[in-house]
Amino acid sequence: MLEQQYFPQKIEKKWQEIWEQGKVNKTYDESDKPKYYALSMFPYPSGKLHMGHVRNYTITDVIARFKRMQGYNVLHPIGWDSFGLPAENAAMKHGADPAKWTDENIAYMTKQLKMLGLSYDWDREVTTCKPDYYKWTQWLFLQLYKKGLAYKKEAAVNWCESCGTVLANEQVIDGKCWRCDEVVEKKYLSQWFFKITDYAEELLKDLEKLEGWGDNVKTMQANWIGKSEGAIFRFKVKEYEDKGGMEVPVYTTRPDTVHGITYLVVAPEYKDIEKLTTPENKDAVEAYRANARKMTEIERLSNDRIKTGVPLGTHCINPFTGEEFPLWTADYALAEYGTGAVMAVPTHDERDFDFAKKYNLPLKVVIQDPENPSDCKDAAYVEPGVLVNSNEFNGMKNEDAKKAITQKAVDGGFGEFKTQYRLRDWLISRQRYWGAPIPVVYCDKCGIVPEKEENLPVMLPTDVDFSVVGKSPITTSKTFKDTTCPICGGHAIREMDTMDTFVCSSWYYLRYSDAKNSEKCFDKELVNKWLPVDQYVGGIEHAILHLLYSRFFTKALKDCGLLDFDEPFKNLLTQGMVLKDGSKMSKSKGNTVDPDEIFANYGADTARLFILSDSPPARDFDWSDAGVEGSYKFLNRLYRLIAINEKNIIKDYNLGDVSKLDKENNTLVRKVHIYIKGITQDIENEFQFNTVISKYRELTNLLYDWCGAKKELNDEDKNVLSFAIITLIKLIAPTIVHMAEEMYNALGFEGSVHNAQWPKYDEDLAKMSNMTLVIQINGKIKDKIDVDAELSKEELEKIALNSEKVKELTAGKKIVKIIVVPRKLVNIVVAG
RNA sequence: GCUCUAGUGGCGGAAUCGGUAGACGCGUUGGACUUAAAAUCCAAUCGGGGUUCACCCUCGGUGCCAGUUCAAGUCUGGCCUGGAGCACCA
Repeated sequence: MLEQQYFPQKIEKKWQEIWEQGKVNKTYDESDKPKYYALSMFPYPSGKLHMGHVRNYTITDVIARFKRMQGYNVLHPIGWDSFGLPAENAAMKHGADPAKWTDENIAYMTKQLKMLGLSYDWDREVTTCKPDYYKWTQWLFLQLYKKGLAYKKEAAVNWCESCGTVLANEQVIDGKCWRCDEVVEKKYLSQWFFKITDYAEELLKDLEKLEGWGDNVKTMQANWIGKSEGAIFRFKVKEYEDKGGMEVPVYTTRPDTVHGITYLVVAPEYKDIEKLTTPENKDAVEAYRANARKMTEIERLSNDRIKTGVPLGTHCINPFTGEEFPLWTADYALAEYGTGAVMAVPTHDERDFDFAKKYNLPLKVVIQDPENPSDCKDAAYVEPGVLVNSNEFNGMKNEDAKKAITQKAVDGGFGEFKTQYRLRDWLISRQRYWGAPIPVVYCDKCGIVPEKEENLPVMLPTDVDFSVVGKSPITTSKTFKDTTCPICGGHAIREMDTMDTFVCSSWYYLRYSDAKNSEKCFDKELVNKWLPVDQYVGGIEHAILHLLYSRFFTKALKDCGLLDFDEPFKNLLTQGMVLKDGSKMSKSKGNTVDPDEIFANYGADTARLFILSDSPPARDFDWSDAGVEGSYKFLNRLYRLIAINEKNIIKDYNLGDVSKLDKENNTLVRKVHIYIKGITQDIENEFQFNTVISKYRELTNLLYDWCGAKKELNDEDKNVLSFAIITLIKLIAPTIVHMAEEMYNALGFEGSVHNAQWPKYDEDLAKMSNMTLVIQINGKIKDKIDVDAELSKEELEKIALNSEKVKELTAGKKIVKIIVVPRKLVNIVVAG
């Protein structure tokens, strides 16, 4: 028996306990059913859930439950991305142990996730900061190292002096440290990298395979990879002609403009810049370079587009023309991209044009629009055109000339075709404590030596002092630093850097397939069975970082022979943000809503229902208190409907022949089929939960109307009502999880509604037997008539022409054409 | 600047194929119930105009301007505005 009144907290607590004890959500590897892997991006255990989490996990949970009811063996796991800066910051600030701080947060958030009624298989929980996980993160590092995909080099990093540590690019906001607001500096340090650039082409090309990803994410990744096709030209330096020779290579996407070069620019950090500077220019160049070094990101941004530079005093020779042109240094040339040097053609490049104007450098037009030739005195001409002043290439279309001119350079031995990417290798070193130690030692004799696999995990030391300033706390450990070399057994020093947390999160979705394996990172058969993830759900903020790194990892691990697929996430849903009063919920704005309060005041079912109800998942969602009330009211209305009718519901109802039911009953049965169809399609098509919920409401309203119309219920009525209500309970089960279970149980069913079969619709019954025919004259609606839905075109036309309205309006006019759309409308086109 | 994305009532948003624009809800207004309130239930709710004041008629309306079509929120071309990402990438 249902209670008279809806007490969400009571119902929810009861079922959560029953589900947990009965391990209702456990996933077994062995099953006859097809697999389905539904995954949310795992959380950082920051302390408490926020509404973004609630939205993310509810969406994925509904998908998982829906697929389970449809007969899939569903994997729906959860874990913790638990290494990272906040834990360490808490340690530095309050003297707390990062491990303890993290554990406490995980415990609290676990409780919240359970309160939300999420159907996770908790036996597969992974926690990246635990040795049983980071052992395998380290092991995977070693596999990449063996493959030559992990290497160490000197690199410029973002350094925050007041925190005494490097920061990841993503932790630098507008050139400042995200934590202390200190201006970030560049510093040269020896760092570990993953060679993601080896996969640039594959990462770009395979985006095409990802049909289940949004174009926004795919284009963001494509832009980030930044492929461009062009040429390398090598220019001889005139001043070195008699001194053994020297060349400056440039990368260009405009080889067609090579005859128009009037100067050349190298970056201030260019490696050979000192050799290219004459003694007379040395002081000016040194001053310019020193200034460039000193400039922060902020200053580089603030003086945007006002280009500066100084001449080096040397010259290059253009092999195509024999002309000489001067070398300059300017900070609009980037050391990290291409060769660090650019050929400047001010007539056909806007940046070069600005620079040439400022320093009075010569212009030479080599491309023209034959219809409307420009002298390029006022602006660069960057449109397609035909070559001029270019010797044998004159008259050639510039697109064709790109290839021909590069070919000439190849033949002449001073150039080649070149494909260039903007993607850089992934810097994974962090001078931080709370991360997975990089499993490498430095031996006095053997140099860089990877730790032996049987010695993993390299445990994070616990004897550290978090109060140190200017260095990683890990360096204060007395037990960590000194070790023995795995090769020679002599003295060695451990790598003190830890890995970027994005390394940990680049493979966690693989670990879920075999989460408790202590012998391997995962069993190959299991990982191939469960992966790829069928539906991945998470925030757009990971469009590049996490999603690109994970794709790289999957491809690299495939090449290591650890798995057999090359893309990890088949379908990706990037959910919108949760807003309040039109702006993003944030602590600093004070517009956050605490999920705990919503659970306490309305229950989890209301929270779940509301967060799905007002916007499609991909769009931003505006949280409103009135909206929560509205969802809560609906749940009460739904509860009352079932509670009032409970005594009339026959568990094993029998509808008999639907066509023999009375009119109201026949209509109700048909409408229920229409709603099954609509709701099923709304979920399958882009997970439109907002319209799913509006259909719940419509069906509920319909049932209230039906009950109002029927005073006394006969046996037929009871069977029809039972069908409708039991179907409704199943339809709401994926979203309104606790109430559906409570009702299902109260009606006498055994087992969980979440293991029940998803209702099926009958295609014939899901069509209404009658419809409203719309009659238009010249496209404007003039009449509406209720007709049998199955009427033929001819019959519909006849009905339309017989309408009083039509007769009146077409009297004396010539009917030009009649368009009949079955099940929809008739449009009569009249002349005049 | 480049790329992506969106633009529909007071608000969130509906509208497979081009075929009744505004589903469903929030809000608002009116009413029922009640001593009263809450809760609940019922009704109205795009705008202008007309009228025999009704279950009526008519015109306009999906960011703007054109076009295709019997028919356009939906398709095509051009533009405007908001959001996001990248940004001196040669």
